[in-house]
Amino acid sequence: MGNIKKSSLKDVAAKAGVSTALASFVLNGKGKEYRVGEQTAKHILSVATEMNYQPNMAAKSLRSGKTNTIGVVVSDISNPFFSQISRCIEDEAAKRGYTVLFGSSDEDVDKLNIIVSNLLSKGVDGMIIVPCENSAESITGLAESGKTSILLLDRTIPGLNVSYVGLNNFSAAYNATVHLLDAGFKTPGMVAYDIALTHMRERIRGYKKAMADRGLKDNIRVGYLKHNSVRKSADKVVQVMTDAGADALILATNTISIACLYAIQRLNIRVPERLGLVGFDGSDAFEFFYSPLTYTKQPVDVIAQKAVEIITDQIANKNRSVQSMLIEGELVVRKSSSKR
Amino acid sequence: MGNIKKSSLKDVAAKAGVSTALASFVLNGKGKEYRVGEQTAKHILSVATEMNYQPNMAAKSLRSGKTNTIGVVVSDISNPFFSQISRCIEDEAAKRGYTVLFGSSDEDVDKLNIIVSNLLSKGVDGMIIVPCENSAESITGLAESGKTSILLLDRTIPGLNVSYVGLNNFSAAYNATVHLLDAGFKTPGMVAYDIALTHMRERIRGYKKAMADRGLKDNIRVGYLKHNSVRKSADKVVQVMTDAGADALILATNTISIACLYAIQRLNIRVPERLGLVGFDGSDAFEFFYSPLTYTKQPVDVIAQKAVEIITDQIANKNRSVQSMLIEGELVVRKSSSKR
DNA sequence: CCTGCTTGCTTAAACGTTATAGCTAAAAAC
DNA sequence: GTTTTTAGCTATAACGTTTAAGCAAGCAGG
Repeated sequence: MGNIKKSSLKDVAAKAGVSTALASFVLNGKGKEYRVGEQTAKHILSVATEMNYQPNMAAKSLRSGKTNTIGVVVSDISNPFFSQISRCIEDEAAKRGYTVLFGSSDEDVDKLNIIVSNLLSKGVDGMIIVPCENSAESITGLAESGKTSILLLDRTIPGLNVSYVGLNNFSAAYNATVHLLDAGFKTPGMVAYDIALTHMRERIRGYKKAMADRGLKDNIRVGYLKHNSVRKSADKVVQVMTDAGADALILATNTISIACLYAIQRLNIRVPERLGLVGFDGSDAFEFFYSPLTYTKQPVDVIAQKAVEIITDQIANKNRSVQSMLIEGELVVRKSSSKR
Repeated sequence: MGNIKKSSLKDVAAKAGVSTALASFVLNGKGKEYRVGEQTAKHILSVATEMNYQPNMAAKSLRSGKTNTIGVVVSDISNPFFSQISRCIEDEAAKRGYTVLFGSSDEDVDKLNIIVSNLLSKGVDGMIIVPCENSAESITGLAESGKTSILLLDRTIPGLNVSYVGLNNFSAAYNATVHLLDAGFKTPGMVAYDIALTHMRERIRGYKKAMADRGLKDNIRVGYLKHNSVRKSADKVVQVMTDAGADALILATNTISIACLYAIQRLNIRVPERLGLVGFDGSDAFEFFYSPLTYTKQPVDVIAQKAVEIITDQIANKNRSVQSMLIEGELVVRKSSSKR
């Protein structure tokens, strides 16, 4: 049988026979600073634990203007990439005394705006945002309003001077392409999304640059999937790409990878003999595909840690210092890209 | 360039030339109720939108004692099952005007207690909790303290009169077993976790009951994995079970399923010829395993919806009415359980 | 012309904190 | 023996809301 009523600071102070101020000092570890008597302090602490005192965060926030909360807006928290990164953010934030509030935008600006505005009125101290298409305007506005600290994750908004942490998408795609070429594939293509976000653009650019550097400018082939009907469009695109002569594919995303694996299975295309593959992000599914998938692994933990580090830093030091960071991916080589 | 300062109710009231009370009434849609003049109301509203007024939730919460927030404690939000269910909870809660605060316990009571206590001081109106081992005491205490509404998810605590939503684990396992027997397997075994949680117990019970009902009491075999070293123990357990004569396995969990698939791949065991399989929860990996996995699918969306429905109901109607609900699983039949 | 009702508004207390400014008594300094 | 310092504490305003209680004017009825 616990205590039925939540006990407030006032209750604790009363029971301990001191003023609320003193109780507040002690319970916030500022005993010395405010020269509270040693025994008084101990007494207050014991009374507090005895009454199982839990500070009321609403009151704390109201008073301090801080919530010790950061908002995180991802595309879809049920997507393994984002659920993993969210988990890491949660852990890292907890270490630093922050709670995290999640929201999924489904790559839709309107949803994103709603979530952001909710987070804002919850008074989050900062936000980690995965921007979606057409969100540049809202996010720019938010940034300029100065109402909260912002850090962009996974993708950035060109020209906007806001902190950003993400993969070095250019080099990741570049390396994946070079790897395929070195493995003996002649005409690798890329399967991407039909969206204008920076991570996608950079991956495509990396692929194209690698091809150009190897004198294969004329063999550049990029197939685009509609990101709201990935599964449906994958069959067609894979078919078209292979018909057009691609002997390998770089799959630009987690979801694209899975969709294309299904397509390849249905179309009965031999991997890697007829088609080499490099995927993105990693998944158990990659391992069980009959020809386990080579993929670019994102160091999710590092990305999350850096993101939280930077945003908490911004919150603490109210310094408008924008910090950005590109994290290098790691190519995990498996069978799907080994010609022999 | 947005407004630099956040505007408070007082600011709005001042600019509109009315008292804060009136502004509050109008902005909460209680204009009629408190007989506010029609034009005054309109005027206040226009001033509010003009100033881009956002209510301060901390103040609202402090005053009302409500936060319109529910806490959700899962084992690990990066586990696909929980990330999917979290996503559904988020959506359903949003529909009802609630925000969700997530935490991952890692199946550890201490972490769970910390999370719960944080949620409590954040003042969540209710909590959806996936209880872990040895958490019965804390949760019972929490429930009895009456400090918040509680709903248990996925697993329950026997003897504790608290709302619960989860799969009908007994019938799911029972049906999976019967399915294997009907498909011609003679001696199916089960691979489970060495934990005492109800969902596990029920799955095991369902399996055993089915075996007993078919007169196979003597062929009951349950192998246990340590849940903190699933991958390591899977090889041994799978080996032992097959050596002991199991010609099929029911894999009691998402994670167990994946771990055993890796083991089976390493041990080079033919599925379904030498070993039939039924997994749990579903995963893309199941589809790419060379012999696609039959599995018990949990209707995650229904589970989440019911959970949110019940908890919000409890919060609203302060009625201590405990509601529980078992959801039926669905067996998705694929190749791994077809002898022929 | 007073009473009582309605309409439309305001005042102010309260929610649980934090922190500034001030108070008291004892110790130290002169 | 008076003044100054200091240790240890308290009183209280403020944060942004909500809402009970109350007030002023207008109007109907007597």
